[in-house]
Amino acid sequence: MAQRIEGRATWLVSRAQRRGHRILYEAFAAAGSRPYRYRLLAELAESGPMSQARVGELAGIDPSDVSTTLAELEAAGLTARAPDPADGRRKVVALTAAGRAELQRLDAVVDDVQRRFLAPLGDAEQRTFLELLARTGRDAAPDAAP
Amino acid sequence: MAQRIEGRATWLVSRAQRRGHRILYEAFAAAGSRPYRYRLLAELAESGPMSQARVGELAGIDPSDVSTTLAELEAAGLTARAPDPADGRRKVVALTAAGRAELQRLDAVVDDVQRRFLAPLGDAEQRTFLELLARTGRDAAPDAAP
DNA sequence: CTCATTTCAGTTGCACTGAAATAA
DNA sequence: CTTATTTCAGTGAAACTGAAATGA
Repeated sequence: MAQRIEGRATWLVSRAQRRGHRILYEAFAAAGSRPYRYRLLAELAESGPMSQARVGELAGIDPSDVSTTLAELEAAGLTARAPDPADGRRKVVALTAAGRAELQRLDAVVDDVQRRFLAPLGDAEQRTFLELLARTGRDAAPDAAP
Repeated sequence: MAQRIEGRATWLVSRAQRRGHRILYEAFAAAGSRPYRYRLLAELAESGPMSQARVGELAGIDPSDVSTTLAELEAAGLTARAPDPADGRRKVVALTAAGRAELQRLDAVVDDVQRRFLAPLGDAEQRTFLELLARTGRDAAPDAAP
């Protein structure tokens, strides 16, 4: 890589993200799942049954991708959809028992991924790293209202 | 985002990368360029004329993408390709004067992107952040030879 | 023959757009 | 009527695979 690129923050964060993504993705693939599925399962477990539009909003996944991912989860018996009696446009999605078990299984996979990803840093460095990452990734504060 | 995901290192680094990528990509788009073009121009400026295979290897870009990106750069008059007299398979790529000027222009764009990306951190924090990022992104050391 | 180089066509996962169908 | 929800088809950039053509 060119000298003028090698030390740049945007380059270093991309490289770190690629390493993290590779570790995470390979772990999910080995476990027979994918990040989108995990994110939807996690959101449903923590906030309970809700419409597709709502779970997609919470998980930060586009409605069209929510639709296809939920079709996969449903085919695997991990979630179930039912029409909302209060609003015929909505489908209410809920975890099944198998979905809850799958989430627990994937939680352990993700724990191990974090351990491996952060292995180059000591304990105190890991805490510092997470804090600086959190601040750097936050959307810049919009201009204060008058 | 679900609680069990929000504080994860892989999630935080992805979010920081998305912010950096958005700032960088919008700046390149406003300047009428793209990261692949910048990387190839930078590599050619620092290491001089060389084959497509070599510049792609140095810049970390797939040979097939090098081929199409160089076609764009050549159409814009920023690089020139000539057959290698010493090896008929190779094409030797070189920067043109316009390519050198374009690189200087993009260097200033990238400088400004870094400043904006790191703005949430103080000076000392920025240095710490870059060092931790560099170590976290490095490929894990392979097992030592016996 | 094998291997390297360049090029083109195609794939994949992610994020998104546009449009259609349905219903509030 | 407009708006919200779901679904499907398709797009775009990044990174990659596979195959073909050319030549060492």
